[in-house]
Amino acid sequence: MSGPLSGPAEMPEGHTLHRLAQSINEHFAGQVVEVSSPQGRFVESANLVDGTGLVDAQAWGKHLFIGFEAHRWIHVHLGLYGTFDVHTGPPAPSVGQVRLRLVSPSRKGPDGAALTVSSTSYADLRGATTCDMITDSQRAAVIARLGPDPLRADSDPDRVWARISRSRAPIGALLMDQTVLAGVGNVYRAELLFRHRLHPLRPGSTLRRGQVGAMWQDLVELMRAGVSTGRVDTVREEHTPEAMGREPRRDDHGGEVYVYRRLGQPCHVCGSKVRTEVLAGRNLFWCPKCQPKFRSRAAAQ
DNA sequence: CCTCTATGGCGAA
DNA sequence: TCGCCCTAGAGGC
Repeated sequence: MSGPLSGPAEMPEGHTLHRLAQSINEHFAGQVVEVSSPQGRFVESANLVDGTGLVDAQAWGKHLFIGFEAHRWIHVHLGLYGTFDVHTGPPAPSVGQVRLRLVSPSRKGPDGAALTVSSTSYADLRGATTCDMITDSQRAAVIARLGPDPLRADSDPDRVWARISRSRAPIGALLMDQTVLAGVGNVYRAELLFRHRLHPLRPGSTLRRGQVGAMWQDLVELMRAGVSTGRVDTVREEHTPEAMGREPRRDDHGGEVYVYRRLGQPCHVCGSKVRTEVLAGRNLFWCPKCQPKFRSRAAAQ
């Protein structure tokens, strides 16, 4: 594998999609692109935009929109294990279930004439849960359902506060709700709650405005770092493997984390064993000491 | 070989 | 709350 998306498997949370949008723009924006579906399942959609200009790719939360001329969009959602790898050089034969392939520059011009090019890029989409051709209004409808995205400069964190402050649902569930806030997945959820010392089951309505504001700002910084590095790193400087003299995390998740997938292992801060529980079908991870159970004023009396 | 699992989200009960 | 869809790697026999 080559190109900016190579390396350890990326976790498809919001940062992955924003990074992917950047990469697609670097390689394909402003160019006539070949679009094909080697797997065969999306041939008709691919044919609609094959040989037309790719205008730009945009990410909103975990959704990716690749814009082409004539107001056509490819809507991609990677789901649990989709990948969209961008490579430089002549396209390798497609292996496995390549659902969609972009090749640029096109070997044929708009008039069908062959183009002479010095370099090519190609991108293979595999395992995605969504890959649809949509219109401007369909794209707008998808975006309208999404909450503010920490990676978009025009996002309004007050909308997040409004949703969290009037909900009795656990903060751990609200953070994963893409209509509350777009782009957070299981890793950022677990890590954000740890960094803010919040028990995952604490009701959203018991949080103070300042806490929610601090979490938003933290997410903006953590996820921006994730876009530039392509991995999720959430431990503070004093808790890095180097600072603590422990072995770096060595699995396919890439980044240094406090609690995500560390069930039974000692907390980097207090040494307590990390706990887990399933909430709405997803694994929660937290430190019972650093993230103590919330006791309301009524319950404490 | 087989089974299990995961970073997500949808629709049916 | 459950089952289902998509893929790939790990571990068991």
